[in-house]
Amino acid sequence: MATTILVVEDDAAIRDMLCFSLRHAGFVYEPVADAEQGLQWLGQSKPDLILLDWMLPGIDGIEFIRRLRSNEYIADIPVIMLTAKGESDDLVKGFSVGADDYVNKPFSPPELIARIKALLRRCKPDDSASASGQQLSFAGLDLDTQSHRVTIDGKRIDLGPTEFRLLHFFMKTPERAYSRGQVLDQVWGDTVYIEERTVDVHIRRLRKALEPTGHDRLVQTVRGVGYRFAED
Amino acid sequence: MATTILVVEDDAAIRDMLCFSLRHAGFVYEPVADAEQGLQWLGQSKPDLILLDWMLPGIDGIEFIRRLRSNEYIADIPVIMLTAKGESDDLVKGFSVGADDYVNKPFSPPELIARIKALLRRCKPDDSASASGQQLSFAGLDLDTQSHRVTIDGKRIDLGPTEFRLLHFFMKTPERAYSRGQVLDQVWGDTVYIEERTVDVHIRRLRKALEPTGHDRLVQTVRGVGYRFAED
DNA sequence: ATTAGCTGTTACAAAAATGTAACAATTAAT
DNA sequence: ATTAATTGTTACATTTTTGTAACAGCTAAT
Repeated sequence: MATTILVVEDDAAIRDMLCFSLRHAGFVYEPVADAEQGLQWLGQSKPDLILLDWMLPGIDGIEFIRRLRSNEYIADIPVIMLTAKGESDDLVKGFSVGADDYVNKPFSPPELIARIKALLRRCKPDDSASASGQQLSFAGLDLDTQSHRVTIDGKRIDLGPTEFRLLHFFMKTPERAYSRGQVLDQVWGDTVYIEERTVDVHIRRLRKALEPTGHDRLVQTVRGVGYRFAED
Repeated sequence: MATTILVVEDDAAIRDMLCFSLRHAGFVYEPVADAEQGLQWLGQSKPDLILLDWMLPGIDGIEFIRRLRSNEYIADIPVIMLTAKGESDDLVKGFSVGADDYVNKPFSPPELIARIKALLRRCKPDDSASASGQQLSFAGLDLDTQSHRVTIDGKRIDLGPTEFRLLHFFMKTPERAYSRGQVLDQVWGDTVYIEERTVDVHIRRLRKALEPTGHDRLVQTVRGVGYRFAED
């Protein structure tokens, strides 16, 4: 869950300073000297945020953002641009192209870090918020995304975060079988690589939590394929 | 439930930038290039807030607000004015005419969004809170916003300002889980950038204050998500 | 100027959750 | 029936998350 930040800055001194601050704040970073290298790196990795100097040799900030936003896969990465003072015209341009925030040079490291954290918080998908309060029900089992609670005939069930997401996923489409790979994609997301067998373990944990009321039978094994949520 | 914002700005670049930010923040917006168009649009629709550039061709900001305030039906719409630096004289004028807040150009989108949210919060007293009066009750716990007091079974509880706001926030929507980011947005509002962990600390302080009567159990942690106010 | 209260941040300990490996049990095919 | 593949179960080390206390800065009142 390490947060990675791409740093695009041609001035080596400033770049080093940025990296120092980022490292100190516990971020993982990737420093590059120009937009071209930045775009190239973006072809392989997806950072959580981009620090972008405005004045760059070759491809400049505007063009960089433009290309970034036009690539579906990485278009949603928030960008903070670094500007020298007296560039307020470019500032407006920058925002209209799609920068999310800016920091004036010279800036204090604490301020920069604060801006980064704030922007990350603002942009990261809030599952409880976006899920705008859904109530899923199946076979006497209720899952409420607002309160983040699961009840069986009114009785509360305790689930760990992953078990909750797992049940949520299955309850959205009962009767349908999923492979372990599909479950990993949907429930774990595009995090690091995880063993497929891990799904089995969490299925087990989910079943155990549902066991007291006998509802564990709803989580069914589809041999050679994966799992399914349904009534027998 | 969608919040609509009228944008009155003649510079197309800035206007685009404003719209981009607003869309990004989940607002519905209506961009117009001058005051006349703005007033015309106001004849048909009533936005929740108006972003108003100060320097406009034709009817200027002052006159715009004047006309706005003189029309009973739309007089109560909050206005944020956008000013270039060195217009502090106009600033005074602006407030005396009836602007509610101002933002200096150039400004960062997060700042603007924060100001907008703050103003909306200030002007549109949050739903159930003051609508139903100023009395919130849950599980023997009473919170009175008028007297700014909290009592448990008639016994008074001492809370610091932030603890009070925190409890107030949670009591408005019991049973619902919030992420730390959401809590920060709602309870701290527009203030500067604050660590998410700070929420934990204040949760702790609130719990401690409620501890003597055992009501601290109402403040529940939802592991991996955030917090919730509810009975077990 | 001094003080007391409030607040945000940080460090560290405790608790919970997670991924993985190992092994047992079950199933399906030969 | 034997075997190989698949799945269930458990234990355990690691990582992540949370609770708590301590600290320093700030504010408002005296």
